[in-house]
Amino acid sequence: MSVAETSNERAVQILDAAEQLLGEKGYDGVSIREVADVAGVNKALVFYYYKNKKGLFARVLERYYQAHQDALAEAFTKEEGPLRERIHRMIDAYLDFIGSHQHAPRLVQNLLSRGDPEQLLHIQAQMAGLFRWMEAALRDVTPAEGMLSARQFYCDFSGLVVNYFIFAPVLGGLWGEDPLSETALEERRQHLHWIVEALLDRLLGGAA
Amino acid sequence: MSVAETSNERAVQILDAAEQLLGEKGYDGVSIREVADVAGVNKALVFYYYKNKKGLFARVLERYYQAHQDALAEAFTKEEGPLRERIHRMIDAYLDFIGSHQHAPRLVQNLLSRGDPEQLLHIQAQMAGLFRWMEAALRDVTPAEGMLSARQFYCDFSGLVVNYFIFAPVLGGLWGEDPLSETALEERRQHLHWIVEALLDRLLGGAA
DNA sequence: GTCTATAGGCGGATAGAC
DNA sequence: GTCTATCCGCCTATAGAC
Repeated sequence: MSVAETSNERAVQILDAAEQLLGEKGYDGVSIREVADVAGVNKALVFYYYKNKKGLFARVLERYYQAHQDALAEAFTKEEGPLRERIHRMIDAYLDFIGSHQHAPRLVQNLLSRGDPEQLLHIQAQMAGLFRWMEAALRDVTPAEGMLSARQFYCDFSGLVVNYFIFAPVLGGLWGEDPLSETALEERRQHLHWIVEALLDRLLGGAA
Repeated sequence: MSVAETSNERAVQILDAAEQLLGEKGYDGVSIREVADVAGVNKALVFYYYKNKKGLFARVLERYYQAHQDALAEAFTKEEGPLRERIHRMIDAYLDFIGSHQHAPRLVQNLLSRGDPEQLLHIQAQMAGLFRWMEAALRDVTPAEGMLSARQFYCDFSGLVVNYFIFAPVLGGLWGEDPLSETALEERRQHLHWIVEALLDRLLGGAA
């Protein structure tokens, strides 16, 4: 039942197609027929492997969050070093991951915007790992409660990174430049590092 | 054709119902039948006033962005004062507006996540006013280009405020506290003001 | 495991009476 | 302006042959 056990070739093709389409057109905008066509398999086979539409996209979500968490955790934990540096590495990893999975944030936001209680619970369960982990990572810099607690900064990081990609398609027309071009992404990266410095300075008063 | 001219009573009822439902269930999750039922009118009347589904929700978007921009502009422009104070007032206005239109950000994100080119262009057109205005408001604090330009901070503010509300339904379960309660919202407000101070300090070096 | 065929329902949209 | 009645297409899901 777990993602790792979904090893059959066709089953993975279906999952890949579902993830791509879900990011592009949203849950209600994608039909099983479409998923099957893109995956190059028959429609009925999708039901055979994933029971129903919800089951299919639940798996997509699980696979995505697992990869996401792995990416951040590796960047933060891997090489030891001053906390400040590790946070910067985490930001880079976050940007890189979303940059190479640009449909991912759209996918999550779309599921959120549908307001299905069952799916909300599922997203919550998937996010929990990431959130607990981030809380632990920031334990030494932030107080346990109040307006400077880790949970506030979790919302911040998430919003600062994700929002940029979510709005990229419309921002392009306003800027006259593609927000997803290499140079634009590099500018955003520098901006985020600048912000991290500003926040840490105020939080730590210039100390490590 | 404009929003202001949509003065007929029934037409407004339909628009209200559409806005609410769109925020709750997303574009593809709402049927015209549902809108008509909530509005207390006949299904065919929706088509009479708004031609088709896209037309209906295009109007919803226009009305929302108009109100949004008005709210921010009033807070920023109204009372003169140091730029720093005006920015803080703008943050407050942003939070207050979204707080009293909580379905609004979900509505926009949902339309974004559908990837319909026609709707993307429409969102872009509606956002343009807000964006140009924000650029002008920050003209004295930010350079015209580069990683500290106004467009970067526009993404920041937008993400910091909007993301909190978008994820509120899932955050509640992780925190064991409702992120939309008065005390939680007040904590978020203080956090955002703290961030603004941190950013302005670094940007201006403690001046103005 | 993989396919064909089809059931059964709901959605957007229109025609036309009042 | 407002309603009733209805068309037509697409969607999820299942039955059953191979």
